[in-house]
Amino acid sequence: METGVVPLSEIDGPFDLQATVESGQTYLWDRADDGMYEQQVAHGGDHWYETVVRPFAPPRGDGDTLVSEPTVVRVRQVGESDDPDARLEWESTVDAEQLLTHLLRLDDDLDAILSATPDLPLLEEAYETYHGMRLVRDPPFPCLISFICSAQMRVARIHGMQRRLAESFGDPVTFDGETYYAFPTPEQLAAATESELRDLSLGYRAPYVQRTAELVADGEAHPAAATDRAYEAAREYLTQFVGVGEKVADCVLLFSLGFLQAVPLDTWIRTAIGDYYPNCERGGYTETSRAIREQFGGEFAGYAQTYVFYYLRTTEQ
DNA sequence: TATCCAAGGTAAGTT
DNA sequence: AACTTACCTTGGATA
Repeated sequence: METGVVPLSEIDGPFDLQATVESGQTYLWDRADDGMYEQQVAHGGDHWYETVVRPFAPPRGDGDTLVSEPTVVRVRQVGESDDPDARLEWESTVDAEQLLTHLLRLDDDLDAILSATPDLPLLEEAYETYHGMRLVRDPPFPCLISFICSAQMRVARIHGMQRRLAESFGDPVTFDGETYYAFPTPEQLAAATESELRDLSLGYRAPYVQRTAELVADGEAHPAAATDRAYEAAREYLTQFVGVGEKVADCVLLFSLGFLQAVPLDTWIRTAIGDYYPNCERGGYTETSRAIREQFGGEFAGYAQTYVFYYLRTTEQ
């Protein structure tokens, strides 16, 4: 086992691990002692979080594959990021510093990003409440599948689905005396039957997951291929997958492929538009999306969206 | 104890 | 193209 420490003083801007991985942008990290996130934890709590990462090509060609085989990564935050001794501690089968930097966007200059968004009261409030929350960079295929599963589903339950998919169809990985399961490959999920997937409580999403996995396994399309396109064309490309509409496509663009301007129009953001920015309500998804993206300053509008989503979801019960 | 309801929407069928 | 409707499942609310 390799271990390491990333002093938070070395990264640009604040960081809050708990808010980053539990804010509903990723369903691929588990709390080591409570994978389902059933207990509320204190802000920036010092829990260990863990995930299993398969080899994948980072979007935008920044570097080769980050890992060469399924790899367990475990990380916790010690101290709040204002504390000079605050740090990230990690344990893994390999040197995981680059991998963590990629997955948790430690290379973002968070202060610069947030100050490049407009001075709106709702944003200021959310930025303050979840100070240090960053976006994530999930691996593309697991991100795609997890957001197909997210349709009409509570955040807390989506985790359980991903865990059951991994335990039922993914490869086992031994680490630190325990058995973990990698997220299934497209081939592994394509070989699953609808009935097997329904047994994991996927409901009507079961055939979507199977058919999407088949498209990827057969080489007809791959979510990472959207990266080469302009934003709206990339979103259109992703909707060819079964169970993927504009909203889920925006989530993959934002939480995996680095399109920080993407603003997924979910129920919470639609509520925010109605309550705070009614002039952005334009009927159709494309037009409303353009309007709220402009309202949130364009380039980093997705950062603002994710803060607003988590803030509203946790303050309006 | 029994119903009802809504949850990070999408696909398929009508105008 | 815009507008309905059905869809699995389940924890929590309501009767």
